[in-house]
Formats: sequence, structure tokens, C-alpha cells
Amino acid sequence: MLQQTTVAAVRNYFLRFTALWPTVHDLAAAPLDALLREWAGLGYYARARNLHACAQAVVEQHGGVFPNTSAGLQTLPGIGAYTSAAIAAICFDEEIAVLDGNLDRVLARYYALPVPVREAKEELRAALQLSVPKRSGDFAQAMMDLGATICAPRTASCLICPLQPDCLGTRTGNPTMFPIKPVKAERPTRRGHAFVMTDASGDVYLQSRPGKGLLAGMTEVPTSEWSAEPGAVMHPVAAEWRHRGQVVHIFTHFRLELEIWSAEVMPDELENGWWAPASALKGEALPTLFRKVLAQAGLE
DNA sequence: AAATCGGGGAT
DNA sequence: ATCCCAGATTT
Repeated sequence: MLQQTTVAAVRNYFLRFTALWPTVHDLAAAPLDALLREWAGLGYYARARNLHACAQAVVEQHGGVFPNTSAGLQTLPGIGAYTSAAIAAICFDEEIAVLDGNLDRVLARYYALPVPVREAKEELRAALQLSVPKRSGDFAQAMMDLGATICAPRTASCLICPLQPDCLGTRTGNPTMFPIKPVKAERPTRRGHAFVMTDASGDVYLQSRPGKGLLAGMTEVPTSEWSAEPGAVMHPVAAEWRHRGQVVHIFTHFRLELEIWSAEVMPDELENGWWAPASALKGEALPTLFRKVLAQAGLE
């Protein structure tokens, strides 16, 4: 859950998940749909699929016991270079370097790294590995906390930093210029229409998104294609459509502007999805985008 | 190597 | 408005 996500955002999700599924066996036995519903709103939904696949791999291929080495852990779905090293160091005292986003920044400053971190990741890892002590888990967490507090993204409190006086970034007089950021492509805008349909009793028409790609497997209301130029409105069924304004949503690599339409329709004209009472929307696997859409249409 | 994949808190 | 978060996987 914490991959690219702050503790504040994760907190309640973690508490909910561990209450619902206290053991790896519980998680492996749960239906994926249940995980996606509980994950809704947290983002990066591939993580929920990976978590489920990981639990099943641990149960089915490792007898319900996690591997106790970084190499073994990294074979599991969703557990990559950082997470495998973090678990191995913190849980099993493996003397391995743990690099998260904080360490990228701390090390880029410490070495006054003249290139973006991505171009020197393995060199940084090798350099940090030389400093890993016996208490590797404590060291990993201490270094991450140093990055989160003293060597923070916009503020470098060099006067109280224990890495002095060796930090080359501090010696440059401008440590916060590191890490050097790669030139970022500007975020394009995509536009489309979203259609919120209710039946005579007020139930809302929902459907599932495809199993791959953006918001894979999550719940949505029907939309048009999303494209650079706003297409003409093609309502899914004939009805008295009302324009309910616009929803703007920012994804990692594009900005989305959806025109919101609502109407009461005849239920038998729709087939692929299902009808949900407004009171049940809370429990659906609706990502934040579609919760915004429903709110804009006057539901939720 | 580059692109994909969410959402929100801090500034 | 911008940055970036206890990154992983696919292309």
C-alpha cells in the first residue's frame, strides 16, 4: 500500500484490510473483487491485484510462509527491489541496501549527483551497500526517516544532519538543487462524456472496466472515448438528457475533462452492467474519478 | 530506457 | 499550480 503513497493516505485502508483479512491465508482465500472494493480510492489498482496474487503464491507455493531472503521475496508479485530489500532488512536482518524515494534524494545530495537518479540507480545502490551495518533494518528506517525529516524534498536542514561534514551537496551551497530532475513531458488533456443513468426507482447503472489498462477491473458509469478533442455527444440510449456540468480529474500522465450527463432511462435497454441503489454505491469498487462523476450528477 | 499506473497531502 | 510520496510492471 505504501508504494508511492503516503502513510496518511494508507492508514485507514491498512487498518481495514488487516481487520478483514488478518492472515495471508485469509487474503489468499478472499475474492479479488472484495479486495478491489476495499482498495477503491487508494489508486494504483494493480497493487491490489498483485497483493492478492502474492498472498496466493505464498500460500500455494511457500506453504503459507513468506520467503526470508530479499531474492526469494522479489520473486513474489508486487514485491520489487525496494519492498524485497525492506522486508528482508527489517524482518530478517539481511544486510542489504534499501533504496526508496527518500534515499534517492539523500544520496543524490550526498554525492551531488550530476545526473537524474534513474541514470545512476545501481551505482547509488552499490555505494549504499558499503555502509549497511549489522542492524540493517534500523539503518534502513533511520535513513528513510532522515530523508523524510532532515533531508526533505524542499528543505535540507544541513545544520542538524548527521551526514555532515561529508555531504557534497551541502558543500555546493545549494543542496536542494539535487536530485537533478529529468525534463518532464507536459501533461496532455483528454476529453469525453460520462453518462449517469437512473431507473424509475433511482438505481444507478454501473459496469466493470476492462481487466487491463487504466483503472482495470474497477467499476464505472458508461463514458465516451477519451480523446484530445471533445467529440460530439453520443448518448447511450434515447432519453431526456440533462447536462450536469464538468468533472476534471488529474491522472499521473494526463488530465481528464468529462462532461457529465444524467437521465432516467428504461432499464431493459442496457445489458452489460448492473443497477445499484444509491445506498450501495459506497460499497462498490468505484475509483475517485467516478465518485466525482456521481457526485456531480447529484448522487452520493 | 521509457511509459504506464491514482490520489492526495504539503508547499 | 507543483512536487512527490516507504515503486512495480509492462512496453
